[in-house]
Amino acid sequence: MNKHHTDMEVRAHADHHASLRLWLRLLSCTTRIEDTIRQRLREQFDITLPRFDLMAQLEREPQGLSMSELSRRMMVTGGNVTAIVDQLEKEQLVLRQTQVGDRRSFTVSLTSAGREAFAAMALAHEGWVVELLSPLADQEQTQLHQLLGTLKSGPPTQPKEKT
Amino acid sequence: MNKHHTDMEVRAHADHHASLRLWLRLLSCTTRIEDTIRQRLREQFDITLPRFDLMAQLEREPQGLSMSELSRRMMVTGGNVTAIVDQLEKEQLVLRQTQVGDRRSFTVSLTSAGREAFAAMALAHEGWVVELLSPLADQEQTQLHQLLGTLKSGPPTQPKEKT
DNA sequence: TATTGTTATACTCTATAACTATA
DNA sequence: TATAGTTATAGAGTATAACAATA
Repeated sequence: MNKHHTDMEVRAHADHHASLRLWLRLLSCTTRIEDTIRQRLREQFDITLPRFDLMAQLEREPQGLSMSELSRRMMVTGGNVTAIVDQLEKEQLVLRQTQVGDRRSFTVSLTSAGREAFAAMALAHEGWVVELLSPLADQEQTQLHQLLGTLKSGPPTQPKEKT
Repeated sequence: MNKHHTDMEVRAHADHHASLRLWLRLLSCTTRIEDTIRQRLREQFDITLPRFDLMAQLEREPQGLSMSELSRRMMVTGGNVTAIVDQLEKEQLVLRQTQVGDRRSFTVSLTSAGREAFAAMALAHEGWVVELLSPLADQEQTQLHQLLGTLKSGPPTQPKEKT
């Protein structure tokens, strides 16, 4: 088109629209996949995403986590963690154990039933993710992973530094 | 999306499938950006994302849209559209007009105050998006856009049109 | 009968803040 | 006083379903 006479302002404007289109596509792709996963978790395991996430946190830490540590890791406030742990405990998927040194605090961990249930859910979950990302070839997935890494952390050539 | 703010990437295990790591990174990046935009819209314009989205739909269709068309485009059920339009109409940002041919239906459109307010918000919004995507160079953004196009529509051997 | 839109209701997820028990 | 956790409440955001008016 007008490559030879590109005005910086025009180009900047066009780039802005390009970023906006990229963002809308990013949002649309992610939302579609997340909604599918949420719906399948609900239908097949009768579980919500935050509950799944909490169990995933516990699965990574077999020795258990305190309520406040769960709150910190899930980046939600304490009251919400209480509610989720209440539900999961009622279903005997997690367990509150009192601490020896500090009687204000609990250690929350998966029960064996919880570990078993989570293993089945995580397996299905991984299969769905593989399925939903399958339009991209392995090499494209690697490329996408790298680009998102840059988006997340800034470019590897210019890492965040204090100047 | 609404959404929890967990950094989902921490759920990744070394032995998880590469697709799962990709998905967690995709979700994490998108959620982080969306939460930032949602917060800024709230703080600076006292508006929610669904209300912003509804106004964006109307801005693209100056002749207006019916409630059911808004519902279809926003992919939420009719009752929700009624509630959002009620709020925006109370603030005189949008207008319901009765149809001539079908007295069941309304045409919803932006008022001039609504167009003005939306223009300011859209400008800020676009600036935020440019800022939040700025870790990626233009060429990387193009690459990402293409990869997400493939993810959305399936492989080029099985195209499905639409952007 | 079907469609457009509204109303009523409920559930999840979230935050804030007051509260209890313990440190 | 400070911290760990709970409870109470409120408000988005969503869905379903019953409903009224109109086609």
